[in-house]
Amino acid sequence: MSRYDPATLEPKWQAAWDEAGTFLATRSADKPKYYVLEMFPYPSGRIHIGHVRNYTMGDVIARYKLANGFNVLHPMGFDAFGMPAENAAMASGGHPADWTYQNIDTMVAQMKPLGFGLDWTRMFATCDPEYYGQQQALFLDFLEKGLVYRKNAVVNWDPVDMTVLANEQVIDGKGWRSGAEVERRELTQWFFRISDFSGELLDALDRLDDWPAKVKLMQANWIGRSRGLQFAFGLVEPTRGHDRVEVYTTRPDTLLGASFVGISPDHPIAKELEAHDPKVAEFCALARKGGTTEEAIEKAEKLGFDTGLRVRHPFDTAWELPVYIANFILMDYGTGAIFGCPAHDQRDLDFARKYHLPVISTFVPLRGEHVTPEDGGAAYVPPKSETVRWTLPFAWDEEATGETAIEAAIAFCESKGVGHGVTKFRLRDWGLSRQRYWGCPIPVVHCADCGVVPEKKENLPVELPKDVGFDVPGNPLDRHPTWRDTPCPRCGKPAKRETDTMDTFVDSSWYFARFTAPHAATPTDMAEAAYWMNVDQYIGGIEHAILHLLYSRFFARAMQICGHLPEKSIEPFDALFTQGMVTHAIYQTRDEAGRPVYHFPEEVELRDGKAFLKDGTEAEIIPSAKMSKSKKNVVDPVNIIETYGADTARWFVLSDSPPERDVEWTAAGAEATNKHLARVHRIATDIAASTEEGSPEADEALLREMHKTIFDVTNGIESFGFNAAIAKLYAFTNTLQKSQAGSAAKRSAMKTLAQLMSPMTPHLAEEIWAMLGGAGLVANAPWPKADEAMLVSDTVTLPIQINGKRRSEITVPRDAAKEEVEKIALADDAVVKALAGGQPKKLIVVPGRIVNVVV
RNA sequence: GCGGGCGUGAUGGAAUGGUAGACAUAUCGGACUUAAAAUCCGUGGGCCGUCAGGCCGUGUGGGUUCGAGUCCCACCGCCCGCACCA
Repeated sequence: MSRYDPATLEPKWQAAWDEAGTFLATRSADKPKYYVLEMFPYPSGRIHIGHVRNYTMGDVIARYKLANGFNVLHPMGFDAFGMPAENAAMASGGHPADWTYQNIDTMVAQMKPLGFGLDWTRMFATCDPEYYGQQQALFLDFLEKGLVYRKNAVVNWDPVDMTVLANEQVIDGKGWRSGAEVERRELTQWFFRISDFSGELLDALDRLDDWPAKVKLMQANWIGRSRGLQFAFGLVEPTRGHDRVEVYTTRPDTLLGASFVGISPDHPIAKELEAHDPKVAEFCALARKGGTTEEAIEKAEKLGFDTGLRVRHPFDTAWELPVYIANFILMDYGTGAIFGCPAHDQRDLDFARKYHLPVISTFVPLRGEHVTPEDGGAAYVPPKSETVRWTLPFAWDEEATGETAIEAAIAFCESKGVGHGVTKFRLRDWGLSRQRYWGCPIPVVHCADCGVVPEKKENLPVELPKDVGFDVPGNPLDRHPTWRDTPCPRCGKPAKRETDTMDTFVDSSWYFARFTAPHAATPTDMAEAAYWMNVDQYIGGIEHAILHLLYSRFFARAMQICGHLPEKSIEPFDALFTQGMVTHAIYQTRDEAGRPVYHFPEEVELRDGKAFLKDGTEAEIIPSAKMSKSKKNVVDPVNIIETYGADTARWFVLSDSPPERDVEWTAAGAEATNKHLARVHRIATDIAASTEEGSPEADEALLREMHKTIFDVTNGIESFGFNAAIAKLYAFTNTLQKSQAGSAAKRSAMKTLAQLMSPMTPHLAEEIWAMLGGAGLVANAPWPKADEAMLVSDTVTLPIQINGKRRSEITVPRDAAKEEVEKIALADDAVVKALAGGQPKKLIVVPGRIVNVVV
């Protein structure tokens, strides 16, 4: 008798699928299409158990849809540009391209043994000139349609290395290599006009029915539509060409609580003052210290500088307010200037207290204790929908909500000629310029005579030069004269290429469209895109909830405008699923200095819930941490496949934990999974050899369970409840093993079990299918259908609650009338005892669910 | 700091507002075996009880409801994102 041996069985079936071309995506009119896509990986070097989980989920869907008669597109590629390749080149020489392509080869070799049903013929990497050349073509089309432009924006500047730093390269406000304090510096950069689509991107969220609500909420908050008042404070004394400060506020109702005006250090007035006043320049330099992230700016100490300028309050020309330059005001949002109302904004209150500015409450709660900020309380910031008592209303009732007051304030201000109501969005334009080598070159040329000139499409791709070095900081393209110097595409005179490359988010914003025609001579092939788009199911990490998904939604719109996608693809992802991470315990000891030392799971032995190193030292176990190389709590899928096989890895990452939540990888769990699969194999082998007769009752009972299992597993897969589906498969395996049914019924049940398992453990399923004489490949066999008649039984068991606590249960006919159920329930011993001869206060019967007797 | 999410036995987790702990893992007990492994059967939230059964129990504290793990409010802890990590 053969035993379960994944090492021979898995390559055998993979070869069979390859030979049959089972997973090649083919376009045909006779079948509906289904496009399932997992977010493609960055080629870091090795695949990670988290990748296994992500791609297994996609594969379950792909295989399930194939069995349901769809033409399935399930492709794979690599998000291959980015900083790690340059870092590797800096650290150990070599070229980013070599490092990247070697990593891709390694990862493909690691992924193939997992038996994913992928169409590998469509694979590409975003660093392939064929791909990024088409991306450059897209850029030129966007440029022509006015979807790209140039403007100044701030970057992290390392004043020692004289280079731009990514946010992750700024650690505690200092450059990661130089250790120098980082400054925010302005640079001219390319931008996509995503903010022109703010309203549309926000409104369209409502139509994304199969997206998680949390993702839609995060995007809505990120886009951030706000209604407010834009108006100007007149300067008491005009200065250097400025006579007013334009501000935007979402709280015009608190105008009478204004105590100062704040402007960004990058505001035109601040810059004007900076140029002529060393003290202002000194402060602005201080205010520009630190990284560019909103987090860094929000957490930094709030600093202000009194410019000495004064503005008049729009309602009262005698009321003068000071103008401060403040480090927490962003030039990118609104007008780069605000008015501070300390009583109703904690940040403004902190600022006012620091600089001894007045605090004026304009409203208080309707009732309850309240310490006003004037008396040392916190800023009072209730939800705008809450009704409050106004101490300083100017166009509405004493009792009103913030919402009412804001609208009334805007109307009042407009009638007085003080500004106008406007709708603004928090979403900023997308800066795509990167001062780096390993990215898609921006295909424009800077000509002294013609200005910025797009490269001609026939000259695409503008390929990255190979002969570059990374021994000095900065962008090697900048110091590569033969690549940089090029004739102007328009006038032919000597000119210079743009040396900035594109943000890697650009690469990942349209790869899903490229998969529909990966080798087309244009960015997409409209016939292919029209057939395969949209992505029916997109799967990836929640960390991409905002940026990647928002940028992709923008690109789909922009590509549609340029004729590269059909109209229906304006929202490219019909359904989205965000999966959790795979975590693992960290094993940690400490060195003489008390610093932590980490150990790989393979280096420790677990005894009685404790971890020991080979030399007997006990290691501390830190449970369930996100896998990271530096903490050494990583599990290499290659080891798992070698020890247990791909099916074990696939089954384990899907079982136990719900897909949207994190899953803890444990060696014991993997071993137990392997034992279970061996058991299924053994049961199948026994059934294949058996010729026993069974009782009709046992046959019937087994088939009923089988249909229930078909129903539950199908539902589980459809609703991403893979863990629940697997629990049902365990339960059915137990039933099948214990069943006294005859061999014919058992063979039928076993074949169905193999089919139901095939999306998760495809190799074992094929083996069993073949063993029991199934026709063709189980991968192509039509998905089993549950027989509705087999799902219902004649009676149901209802729990009886007395005062909400379960006390008894009754069995009644499935279609029993409510009155009949009440009668049976009232006759129940426990109920009779509880009532003690009296009448129930209330009797609740939920048909088919529960009975609750209130006494 | 701001936005979003999560929290259930020893462990991973199940549960359209309706029997909390399905299914699995660890543990313990038993069968088989000269023995071990493998396999099979059982046990498997806490406390009390000989049994029948009872009381408590879903991060903490309140609330809504006939009924709350699920809905609402506050708090605690952890995770994700914050526009140049991918």
